[in-house]
Amino acid sequence: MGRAWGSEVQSREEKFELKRQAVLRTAAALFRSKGVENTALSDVADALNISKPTIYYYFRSKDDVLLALIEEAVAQFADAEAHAEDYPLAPGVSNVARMERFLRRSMRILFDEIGTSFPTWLPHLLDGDKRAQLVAIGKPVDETAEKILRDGIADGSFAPSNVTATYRFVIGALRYIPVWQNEHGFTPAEITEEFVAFVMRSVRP
Amino acid sequence: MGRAWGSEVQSREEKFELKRQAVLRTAAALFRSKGVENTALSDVADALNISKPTIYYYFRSKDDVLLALIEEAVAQFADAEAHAEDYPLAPGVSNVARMERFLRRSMRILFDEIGTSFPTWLPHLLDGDKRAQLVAIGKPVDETAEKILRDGIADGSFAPSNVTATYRFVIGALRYIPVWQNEHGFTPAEITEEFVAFVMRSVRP
Amino acid sequence: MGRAWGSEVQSREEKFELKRQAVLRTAAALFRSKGVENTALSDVADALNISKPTIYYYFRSKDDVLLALIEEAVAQFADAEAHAEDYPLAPGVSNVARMERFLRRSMRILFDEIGTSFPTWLPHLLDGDKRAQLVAIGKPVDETAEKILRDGIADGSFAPSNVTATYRFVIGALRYIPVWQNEHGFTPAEITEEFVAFVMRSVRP
Amino acid sequence: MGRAWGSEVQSREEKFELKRQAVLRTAAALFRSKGVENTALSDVADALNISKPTIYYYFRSKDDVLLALIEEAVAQFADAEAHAEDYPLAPGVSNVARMERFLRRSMRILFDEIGTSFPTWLPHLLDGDKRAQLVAIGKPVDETAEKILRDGIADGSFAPSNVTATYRFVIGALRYIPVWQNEHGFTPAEITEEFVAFVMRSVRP
DNA sequence: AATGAATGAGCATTCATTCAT
DNA sequence: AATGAATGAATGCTCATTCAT
Repeated sequence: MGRAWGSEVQSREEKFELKRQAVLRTAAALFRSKGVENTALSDVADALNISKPTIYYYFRSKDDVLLALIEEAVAQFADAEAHAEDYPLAPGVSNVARMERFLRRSMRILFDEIGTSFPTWLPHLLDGDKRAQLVAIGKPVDETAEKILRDGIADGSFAPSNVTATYRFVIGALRYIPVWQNEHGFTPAEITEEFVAFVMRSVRP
Repeated sequence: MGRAWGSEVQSREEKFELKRQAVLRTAAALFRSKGVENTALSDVADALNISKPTIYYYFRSKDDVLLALIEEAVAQFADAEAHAEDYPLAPGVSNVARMERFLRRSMRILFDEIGTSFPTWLPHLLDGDKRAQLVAIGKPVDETAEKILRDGIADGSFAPSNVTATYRFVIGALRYIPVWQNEHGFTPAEITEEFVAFVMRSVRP
Repeated sequence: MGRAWGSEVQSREEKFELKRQAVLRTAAALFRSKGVENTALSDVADALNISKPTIYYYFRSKDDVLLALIEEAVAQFADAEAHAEDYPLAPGVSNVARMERFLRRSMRILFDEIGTSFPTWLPHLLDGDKRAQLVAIGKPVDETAEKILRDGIADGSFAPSNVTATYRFVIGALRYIPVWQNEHGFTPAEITEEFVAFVMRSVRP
Repeated sequence: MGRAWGSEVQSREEKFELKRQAVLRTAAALFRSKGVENTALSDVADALNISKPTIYYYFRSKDDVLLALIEEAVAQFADAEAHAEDYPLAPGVSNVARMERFLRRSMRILFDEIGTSFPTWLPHLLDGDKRAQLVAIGKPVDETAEKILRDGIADGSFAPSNVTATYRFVIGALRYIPVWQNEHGFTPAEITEEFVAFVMRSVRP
């Protein structure tokens, strides 16, 4: 139907979304370096040169920012178009390759602005309501990984193990990476290779 | 020389140490379930039915409680006498067995009152001074593990890998366990077996 | 260019400044009657029927309130327009008259809301950083007085003396006035005359 | 009647008094350098290597320490035997000389351990009860000075002035000396001479 | 004569959140 | 769409004082 001014001028919705994303990315960066509880919304506002209440125009609460962060990360994970080369559920891909894709895709998001905030929030600390939301949001990722593991065990590509536990071990190792990465001067690529090798060695029979 | 009243009646020092331990264990339990930053010292005091300033009689600050927690865990780890069956550095033990001992010993401490607080503090969030202390306290554990890995790779028991990264992956997986353990109803023993298997599969050639 | 609504309706900045001043004056009054360390910011808030955090909207910290108090007093002292009749550095005024002006101007400020808090803070108690700020703020006043004394001694209007010491004696006598003033029922005008006479007798040859 | 052990061994009372004095002098030194309200009794105890409650064996309260400090200073002032050369009320001394003696004696005490704490407490900050005690304790000194001034004015040695105000100016100047003394590197002797000259010039007709 | 242990009361400061504009 | 102003609720920490021993 055409847009007034053409595509040069952003629509209200686009600008809104852009600003929302800016808050999100800034919050993630601060969460990463100071921790969620040690980051005040005023820190986020200051970093963006906006006022504190403005954040409330884009998010209902601080918890809401956190949840949105995770939603965003999961959306990136689930987007089959973007970075199709590591989309795990592409057809015609072996379970071994799927697992590798899962790991690489997770690492890519982890090293992203948004992903670096992962270590600083812990699902079990959220109160019941928020935790349920969180679990629901993360479910596609969890299910993808557990399915790959299950299928791989079934077809003999993987060593038998308790899938739930194995998946949590992997997630734990992954989530902890931003904590020590800087300290030891690894590049994302180096860590990715080490991590993939580490997990795949364990998972293979 | 014998003590008046025998060993039934505790000395002042014993009572002091007992109370200090009580604060420590209570703090750890609360840290575990609410997170370090969401646990006020008044929560700890309330749980013990003592007043808030009393905690300051046993610890200089909240940070000090945290550091003491880690010190205690490291001390348990380094105690060769206690649980000698999983003391990693016992003489005449192969590197494979040492690694297993390291994992089992770490798990035992992790499931302890004190260990369950691990996921809730993140080294990279502490300020320079405290972080240095923390690193110094944890050094014996880190060095033990990295030495075992290095030796095992050298003698062919383990697959070659970047030792630092591998160790951090293991620690990450470990530290994350209390977060999901309850949710999935695993017993400590079950998780321990799964975890040892998971890591050993990855580490062996 | 004129302001909407004329001068009746205050602008945001004016209201801000007015409220800041209210905090300052209230704090000064409380400092005077209870001492700086015995006055809690909540006392100030209560006296103004505002909440404690509101004070933090106008000042960064309690120390900041103190410093602002002194800045304000010095600003009053240095304002050549206001009360021009006792501005010490006006041209064509003899050193004797300048000294008298200095004393009268100081007394006027001392009897003001803000000045009465003087006795309750002691420069030598502030830590290095704040003390440096304090000294810097007060410098114009100190230099004015010492210059007048020096010039007066040079031109024979004043008896020779160590200028630094003499000035400190005067300041000490001055600062102590609010401590005993009420107790002895003197009016500001009476004390001013006595004080000017006391100092001028000492200073003249 | 003779004392057991002769005079070598101190009696209980002597030891008590000695320790009490130690607390007093230590408190005064700390009050001077950190201010009364910023000095905790635990600071005093630490400096003496004793425990906090021990102070309560020698003094009823912190206020009591303060009052004792002043009592001690007044006692030194009123002691006709000690430093008889500047005892103001010695017979056959002119009012001019008496005033000088008063000033020198006050300065001597001010530079003493106990006297240096003067600037840090302000009579008007004490609550009614304590203030009354304080005034009562200081009365001999006040009366001595005011009598000398009155007599001197009566016999023409001094210029007429309001005796109360003049005396307070002198005290204010005096009390402020420890605040700036160190900063400007004056020796006690130098300040004493400047101060006596400053006051005597003002007081003489 | 001295102290270990304990505590009530208080205090500066922070922060998520609200609301009128 | 954005913000200035305001606040309730915490929170870490300090300290004078007490008391049993």
